[in-house]
Amino acid sequence: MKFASSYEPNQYEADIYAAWETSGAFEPTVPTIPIDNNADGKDDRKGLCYSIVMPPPNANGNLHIGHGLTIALEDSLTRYNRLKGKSTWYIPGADHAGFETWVVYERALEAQGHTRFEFDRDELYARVWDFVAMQRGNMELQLRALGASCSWKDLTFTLDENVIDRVYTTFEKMWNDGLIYRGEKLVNFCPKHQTAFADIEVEHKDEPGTLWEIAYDDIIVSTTRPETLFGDVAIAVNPEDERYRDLIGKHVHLPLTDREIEIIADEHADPAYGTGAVKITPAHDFDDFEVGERHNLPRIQVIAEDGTMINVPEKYLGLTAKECRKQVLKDLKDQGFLKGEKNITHSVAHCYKCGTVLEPTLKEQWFIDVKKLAATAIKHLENNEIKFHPANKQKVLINYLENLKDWNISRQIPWGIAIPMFKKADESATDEPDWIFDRRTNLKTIEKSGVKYVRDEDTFDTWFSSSHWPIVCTDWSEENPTPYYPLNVMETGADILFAWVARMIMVGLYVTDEVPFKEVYLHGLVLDEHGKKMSKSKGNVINPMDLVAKYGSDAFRLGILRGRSAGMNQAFSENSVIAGRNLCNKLWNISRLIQNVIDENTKGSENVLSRGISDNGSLRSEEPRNDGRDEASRERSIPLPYYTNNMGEDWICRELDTCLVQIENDMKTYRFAEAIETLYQTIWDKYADWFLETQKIYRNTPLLKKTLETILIALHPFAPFVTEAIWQNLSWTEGFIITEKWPEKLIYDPISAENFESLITIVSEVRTTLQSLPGTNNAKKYGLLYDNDSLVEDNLLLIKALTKVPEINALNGAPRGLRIALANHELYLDVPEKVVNEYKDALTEKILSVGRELDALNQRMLNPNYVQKAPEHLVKETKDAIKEKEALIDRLKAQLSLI
RNA sequence: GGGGAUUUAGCUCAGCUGGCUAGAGCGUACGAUUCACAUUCGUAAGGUCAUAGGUUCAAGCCCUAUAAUCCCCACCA
Repeated sequence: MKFASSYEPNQYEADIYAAWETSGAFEPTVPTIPIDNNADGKDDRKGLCYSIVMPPPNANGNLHIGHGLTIALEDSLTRYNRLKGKSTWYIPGADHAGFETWVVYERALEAQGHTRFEFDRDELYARVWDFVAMQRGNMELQLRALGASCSWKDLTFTLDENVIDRVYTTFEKMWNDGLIYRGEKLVNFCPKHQTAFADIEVEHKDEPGTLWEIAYDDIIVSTTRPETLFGDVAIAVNPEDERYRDLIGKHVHLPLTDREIEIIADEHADPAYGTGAVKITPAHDFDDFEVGERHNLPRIQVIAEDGTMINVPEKYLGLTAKECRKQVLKDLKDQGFLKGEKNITHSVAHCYKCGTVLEPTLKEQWFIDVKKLAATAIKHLENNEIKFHPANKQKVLINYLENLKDWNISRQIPWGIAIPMFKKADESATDEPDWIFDRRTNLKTIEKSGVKYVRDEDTFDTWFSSSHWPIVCTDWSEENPTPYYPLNVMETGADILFAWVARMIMVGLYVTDEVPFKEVYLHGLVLDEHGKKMSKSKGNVINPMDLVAKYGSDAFRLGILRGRSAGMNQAFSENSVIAGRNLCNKLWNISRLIQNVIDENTKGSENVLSRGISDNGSLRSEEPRNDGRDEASRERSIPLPYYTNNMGEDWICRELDTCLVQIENDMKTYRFAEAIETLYQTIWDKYADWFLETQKIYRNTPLLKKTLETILIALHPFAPFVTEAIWQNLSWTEGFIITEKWPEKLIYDPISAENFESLITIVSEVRTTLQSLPGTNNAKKYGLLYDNDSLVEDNLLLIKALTKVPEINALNGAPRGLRIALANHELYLDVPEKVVNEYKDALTEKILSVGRELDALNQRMLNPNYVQKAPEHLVKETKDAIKEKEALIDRLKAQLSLI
């Protein structure tokens, strides 16, 4: 006896995963390396291949609940397509996570009493490399525990040589195309981490602040940053502002200094805000920077990168910006320049990692001119070359690209890909360019044409390298395009639509001339059970690994996918995992029952049980049905021959077919939750509760085998472990379910299947009536009487078993007992007079409720427009329903009059 | 300021192209049960589909407005 009485995931999961991995099942069957193409240059293998890449988790981190969702989604897609016969390539990855890892490392360094400034860049890089190597591997184990069927030998690390190579190639191409420029611009600079960020990495938070009013001679300006006044180069007023029109062009005295600055006219000044006059500090404010550009103003930097004051009167030199503000305010007040002070709320830029207020800082950085890249991306997006789930994100993305500003790709952290640019060290070599591209970033200095060049110390923004992800993972190259590029789908979090998806599209198009993926599926945040964001400080973080350990990997996957749709931030609770666990256990026990039947059948004498007891005497088919699979295609798969003997069997075939079609549609449209819902109901409510119950009487072992295989394979994409565990325990299956074929449709008699629906209605109505009778254990007390009803007569055993009534007899004479509320069947519960009387109220209520339904239907038919305009089949259905309800009411009334 | 969403049972969510009595899981109540499964089986209660108008033979779904909640982008001297 292989099947224990309940499914224990821990006993199977690790072994099963190891067996899959060593069997090679995770690897694509069609070669990933290019082969000779046809003369037309088209790769015929494309349609056979299914490719998807994993958004690389942090190499030295642990997986969180979002990764759990990611893997559940991507692996379900992968497994489904594998079963569908595609050569699937699910490519795993690991992220060096430039800034994230750097922050963790620097913290560790500081804990040991060191600072980054004790080491040079190459030393730091090597140290972080070791640090990551030491911590690495956890997340890969966790991906395995989640069942990710990815091709491990193709794991791509974001610092792999081919990645760096490809990134350098793109950068060189951009440099040659003039898309890269070095500019002194204002950048978001974190004084704590000493690095700049791209706009997208900045976190804006609304905070209380103070708006000070300071007199510059005749004009009063409003500012939140008085300490930057030493960097002021002008005062701007709105050209439309009557109050100041006459002052435009005049010079005023800059307080606390002996400098004079000009009053200029610029739209930037909002007459309604503050005093309507604004001081212009191009070196420390993004808007002012632009004003400065428009008016050709100088930039005076007064706060250094370390946060201390420079280029200011001696009194303030070396103070931190904070100290300086205090001192400036005091001096302004003392000297009568401070005219007002207001409390306001304004949004302040913060470092997304440490929360430090970012300082807009003037810095020379590498930028990508994104105009052309964005325009190309927009063109392809508008051409609908990428299908989005949810669909609205396409518009959101286009909207973003239309307003995209140039992209700062320089980071001042050592942990990352070195920017392959070298600066001329010898000023006297005037004919040589100031900057040259060179791949030899392992060298600090190089020589070219006899001139010495020094390596730029900065590294790339990680989004610049990860925007190559589909290209580098599939090993695409100009010479050898692979059939796995573009990816079939890019699945990732909706929160990185701009940071990542947008950039993959721009870079993908730039490098390959093709969109990097055909579809995008974006998942939302996993919220806690109350719909709140998970965070360490709130203490509501759920660790996916805990749930996997407690309920099994399948239960987690089913639970996290349940009730989830694309792009939405949705709640998650342990309850849904429990529901998933229950389904796994149910399936386990279904299989146990079936295996028992098979075992008994092989032991016992020839086919007595499998043919079953026929009390309808109408075995129709003795010939096994062939399900149409190509017999030569696989060794094991002489398709299981099966046949249907009765209407329950026809019915389950019909229901399974419907279920398969629904799943196929759901997977095409990425409706995972609905696919699971369908499976849940088919397996539990239909297969177990109805079909298997009938099979306790009529045993059809070939069909039991066939149908069990069907549901196992259909559920496999979502619950890979339990379905494989069962597959391995069943006596007749061979090989792995992971590499099975998606089931073909079953063949059945549709009329017979429909008859079973009637039987379900009869059984349900009997059950309802029994429940509503006074007393308990009614099912055991009262028999059932029927009159002139072949459906009942042919299925006495079945109805008896399903309703649990002690006996069923023909009526033979006048109606007696309690009529079951069915229009088309003469069925009575053989209850004593007394009980019938007690049922009177319930019967009256039943008549009334059917009457209300009938009224509604009649109302509809009375409307001439409905009869005229509604589709014919609807009108016919309404007519039929009316007839049926009328008949039912008549019969119930007749019953009532008897009481 | 610009953009995107959400609102359906106690809770979390489905409901596709408008069409039968609006569904599921969990929770609740009542009942059952000796051998596939208490991680079980059966039955039931529970809905103003946010609100107000409109279109339509027909609206949870389409249109208009309103309210509440949430997210993103830009800006806030």
